[in-house]
Amino acid sequence: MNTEVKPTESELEILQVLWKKEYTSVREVHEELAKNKDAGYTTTLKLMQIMYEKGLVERNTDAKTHLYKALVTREQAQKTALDKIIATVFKGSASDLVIQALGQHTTSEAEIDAIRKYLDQFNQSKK
Amino acid sequence: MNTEVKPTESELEILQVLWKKEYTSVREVHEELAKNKDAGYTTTLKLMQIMYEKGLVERNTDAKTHLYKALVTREQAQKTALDKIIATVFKGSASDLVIQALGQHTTSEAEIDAIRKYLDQFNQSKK
DNA sequence: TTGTTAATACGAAATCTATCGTAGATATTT
DNA sequence: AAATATCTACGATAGATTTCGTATTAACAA
Repeated sequence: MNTEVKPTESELEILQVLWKKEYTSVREVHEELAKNKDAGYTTTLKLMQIMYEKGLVERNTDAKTHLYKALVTREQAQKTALDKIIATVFKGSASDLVIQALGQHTTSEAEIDAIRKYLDQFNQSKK
Repeated sequence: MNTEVKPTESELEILQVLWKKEYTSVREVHEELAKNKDAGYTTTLKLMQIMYEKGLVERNTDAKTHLYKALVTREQAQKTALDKIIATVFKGSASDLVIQALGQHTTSEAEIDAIRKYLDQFNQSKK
C-alpha cells in the first residue's frame, strides 16, 4: 500500500514554504510563517526537527545553518488530503466534491475552460 | 462571519453515521464505528457527550437510551474541509483541486455529465 | 424482589501537537 | 581576543483529543 503520509496542520504550513524553494533555512521558513502567524523561532525549529525525524523532510547539515528540503511532494499531500475528505464528508463521491468546490470558490473563465477540456479528454480515453 | 464549525477527526467519523439516520443511539453509532476501528463503547459515548456540549449534536433524553442527531450539516462540514485543503495544499486554486480529484478517483460517465452540465449553467449565470 | 444486563456520567490517564526557554556551539563584529 | 549575534539541541510545559475505568442508575428477567 502506501506509507501514509499525514502531516499535521503546522507541518503543512511549513511544507508550503518548502515547496516553493528547495533547501530553505529554518530562518527563512520562520520569516515566511511569521507573516500570518506568531510563534517563536524555536517553535519553527523544533517542528522542522520533528519533521526530519518523521522523514517528511531531508536536510543538509554541512554548514552551521542547516538547509531543509521537502521529501513529501505537494501531489502526495494533495492526494492524501483529497482521499480523506472524500471518504469522510463526501460519501466517497468525487463528483460531489467537484461540484461543491466549483460552487463555493470563485473560478475564472479560463479555469472553467481548463476543466472542460479535461473532461473532454477524459471521455475520449474512456470510450 | 461564520461560527467556524470544526469537528475533530473522531467527531467527523461519528457525524458520518449521524448523517445517515436522524436520532441514533450511542450503541448504534458505536457498532458502526467498530467495523473499521477499535475503541471501547465508553469512548464513543464520551465523544458524543462532548459533541453535545460543543453543540455539534442535539439529543433526546426522554428514554433511558439517549438519541442523538447531528446539528452540523454535511454541507457545512464539506465547506470547511474544502476551504482548508484548498488553502493548505492547493495554493488557493479550486480548479487544481477539481482536476486532481477527477484524475485520481473513478468517476462515472453520468457523474461527468452532471459536472459538465453544472459548468454550462455556471457560464450562463456568469454571462 | 433480587440479580443481571445495558445505559449514562464523569474523572483521569494517555497521546499528540504546538510552544517555549535555556544551554551550548559556532560565526561575526568590534 | 572579547563581546555579540545566530544557530542547533532538547527538555519541559501547555493544551487539545482520545481512550478507558469505575460508579451509578434504569430496565428487564428469573
